[in-house]
Amino acid sequence: MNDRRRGAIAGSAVLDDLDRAIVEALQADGRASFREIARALGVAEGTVRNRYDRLSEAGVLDVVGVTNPLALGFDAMAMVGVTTSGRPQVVSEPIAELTEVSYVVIVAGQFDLLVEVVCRDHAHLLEIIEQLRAIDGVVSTDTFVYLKLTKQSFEHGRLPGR
Amino acid sequence: MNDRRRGAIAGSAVLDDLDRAIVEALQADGRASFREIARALGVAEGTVRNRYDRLSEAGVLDVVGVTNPLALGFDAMAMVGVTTSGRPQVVSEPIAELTEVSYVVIVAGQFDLLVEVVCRDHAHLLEIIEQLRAIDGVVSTDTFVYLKLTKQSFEHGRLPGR
DNA sequence: GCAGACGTTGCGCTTTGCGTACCGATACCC
DNA sequence: GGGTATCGGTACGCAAAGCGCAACGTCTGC
Repeated sequence: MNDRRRGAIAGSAVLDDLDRAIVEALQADGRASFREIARALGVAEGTVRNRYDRLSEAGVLDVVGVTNPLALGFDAMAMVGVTTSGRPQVVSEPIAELTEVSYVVIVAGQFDLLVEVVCRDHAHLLEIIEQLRAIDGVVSTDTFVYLKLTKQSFEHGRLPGR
Repeated sequence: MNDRRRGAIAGSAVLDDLDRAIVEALQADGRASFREIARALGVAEGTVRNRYDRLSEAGVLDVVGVTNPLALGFDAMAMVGVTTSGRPQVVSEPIAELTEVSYVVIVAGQFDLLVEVVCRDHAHLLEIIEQLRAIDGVVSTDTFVYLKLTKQSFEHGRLPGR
């Protein structure tokens, strides 16, 4: 179902200490060599590679190049709070299909969904918001235009045990 | 100022077509070899490597392992809308220093800052929100607890020219 | 026209990725 | 208990990739 090449969306997963250590190593440096990670963890390179392949295949981990879109000419990013009438999960599906949508979360609170959009300019942003509002089940939207991205981190401290 | 290893936060940057193509290639696959990218773009491997080093050094691009924290045992993620009294930029700085804070944006709208936090459990989340509210310049917070992460993408379509 | 700076290229040396075969542990069945 | 199928880790060899360096071309300023 999930398109590999699109972040890491796994339902849930059981990782042992070695998996966690590999994930943490790659969060710190996505291009670290398997041999280097293996040396640091005291296992064979093939083991790290096997684990990596499995985690990657399971959608738990994805190594990607990340940027600050605002610095690369996408001059109109925004977080859009969406209120839905039907089940948020269902409404989120067509939303997630839009190329300009980079992040979708089902949340509890004032909104039902938070949707991050990345657009070239304000005209483009307006167009995408109109597309969002036209989607079945979308009752209203609330837009927070990004002025400046201050922090973007993918390391979350020591991964919790299970 | 910026800690390398923490996403990509560049003020602004001028990228030519080759830079953009390299960034796009790495957004699609962060572990693609420089030689492979070079072949696809019709340049030498060393060129891709030089460009990559420069982009990386400039904080424009960062290759990292990304996960879905909710699937890895972080059971309490949230987006926190923060209203500030002073300059949002200034208030954002101590916020960005918290390990549990993974994302900080200055926005226009109902809030001044959007802050994403990644916590082990609800008790941990409560603790972090209290820390946020104790920060100088934070007037109020509004919390959206994550129920499910549906999409997480780092490809934003063709990068705009400059 | 010349000198300096800068980015690209080609080349060798070292290191890594990857396929494969081997080995030990665990579980299952008769 | 013995046999055996499965699974993950390890060792190894080869092709490929990363990396440092020297050489080359281009552009700029004097």
